[in-house]
Amino acid sequence: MPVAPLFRPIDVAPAYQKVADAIEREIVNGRIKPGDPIGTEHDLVRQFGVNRSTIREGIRVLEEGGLIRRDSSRRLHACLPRYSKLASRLSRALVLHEVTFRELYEASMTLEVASIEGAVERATEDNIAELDDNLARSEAVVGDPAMLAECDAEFHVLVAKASQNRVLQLAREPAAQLFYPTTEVIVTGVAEGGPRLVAAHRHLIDAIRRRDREAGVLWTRRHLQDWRRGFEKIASLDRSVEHMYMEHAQAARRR
Amino acid sequence: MPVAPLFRPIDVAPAYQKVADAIEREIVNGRIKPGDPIGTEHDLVRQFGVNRSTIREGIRVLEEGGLIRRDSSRRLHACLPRYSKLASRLSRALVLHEVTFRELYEASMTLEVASIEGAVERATEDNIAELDDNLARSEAVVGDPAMLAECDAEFHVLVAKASQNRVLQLAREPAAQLFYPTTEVIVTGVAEGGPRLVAAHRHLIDAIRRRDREAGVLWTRRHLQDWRRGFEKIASLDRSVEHMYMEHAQAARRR
DNA sequence: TTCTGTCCCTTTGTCCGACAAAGCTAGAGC
DNA sequence: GCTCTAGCTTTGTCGGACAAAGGGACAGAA
Repeated sequence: MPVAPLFRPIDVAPAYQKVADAIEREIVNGRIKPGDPIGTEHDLVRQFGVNRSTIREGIRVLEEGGLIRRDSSRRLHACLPRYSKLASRLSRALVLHEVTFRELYEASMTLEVASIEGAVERATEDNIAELDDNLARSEAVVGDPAMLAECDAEFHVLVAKASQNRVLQLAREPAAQLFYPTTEVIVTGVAEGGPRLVAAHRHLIDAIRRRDREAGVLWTRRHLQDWRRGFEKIASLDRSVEHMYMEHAQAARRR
Repeated sequence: MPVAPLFRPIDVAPAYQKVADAIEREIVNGRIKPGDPIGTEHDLVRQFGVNRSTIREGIRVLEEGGLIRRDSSRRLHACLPRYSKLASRLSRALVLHEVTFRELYEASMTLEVASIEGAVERATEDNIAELDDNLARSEAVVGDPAMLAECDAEFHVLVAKASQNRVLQLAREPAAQLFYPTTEVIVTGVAEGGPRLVAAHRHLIDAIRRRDREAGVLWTRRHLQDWRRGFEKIASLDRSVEHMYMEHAQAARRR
């Protein structure tokens, strides 16, 4: 017969974890604001009363979580986690779970349509200017699949940004990061791919400017369906995404 | 005048980072499969030819990224990153970016509707059985806001799972984790909240079983609108989410 | 004046060696 | 066959050490 629960489990986290938790708490509840210095490792040694090795392990945890960074001079300071970095962890996880391009496509359809709807409704002049700038650059590199794919990825980030919804911005990022490397392959393989891509972007900006929701959704769907058709020429939608990811991961590491 | 960029920055990653990268590469490209042991720290010291402290810093990075874990006996092994753990990093980031409940609500509306559409289309018998089980437990705790909120969170995880789309599953998680703690507050504050919540779940399961997409979407919208109305009774949608998060983070830490 | 080279101090990245606590393993004893 | 105990291994932590690199101050050169 199990005894009645008299005691709660004791918190026996290792010291490095407690260090990380303590610093995280101060950042999340705002006592340490993004940009504030954390102090040197030696400072933390004094404050927490543990060895420097222990402090350093705790710092690694926070660094990987995106809560703190080292600036050019390697000093520690708190920072706002960057969506793209966090999303790359998720992308990696999706790869390990061997998600298929079909899943990626379906989710992206939902998320990109939601993005454009938000953008049509709430894009500012600045947002539109950024999109125009991106379009100009895309047109200049329409013959270079790698550069064009990069522009395309940035375009959709800008659309999401224009939606003024950061939750959406973050939610779409992991799928988009896995999409992106395939775009280059597709544009390379499909003759009309580049110009069609740029044309779709032009229509999307136009829809945002005219606050024309129908047109925005329509062209987003077409744009993604183009991607899908291009993809189906080179592989099955039920393929999982490992190989595409490996290239992308290498590129991210160079950044 | 700035000089033209002639050279690229040299890759001078510290040793602990290289250790982490090397192990990550082996896991992502599948040479180390989830569940495989990584070896002891001493093994890694021999293989990489660096000090144990350096190895340990690399291990912390991978651990935080969810790629490796220590089992009950603290031995290292590779593992599939868990969505809920990764998502909690994103939730934390959203809090730090001070997203509003309006953003959360909008994004969730999109993501939950997409989930139910997928579930209506592709839910298996097992998925429906899990949902039924969840409903039964929800009915049993309808008077206990904390337990009911927990059941509600699980219900929506199960719906997303039934959509058979893991990208969607992952994309909705961060927003859902921030939603969850508010549900308890709302159910506590609104007399009819509990029963309405359970009724909505019942209609949703019914829609999934009958493959009735319209009904699924309709009841998902109503369910979320209920949440919104409840929330607006206690706070403005334009509030950001810190305070709600703090409670949730503490609960997560106990887990 | 503005740039460059130098010296010094601080900080980080890495290494070495050490030890207690907790898990695992293999016999000893029943 | 089972339990128990004495090792051995592994992790978490500690203390101290040192080279490399950054920052700052300062002197000298163009």
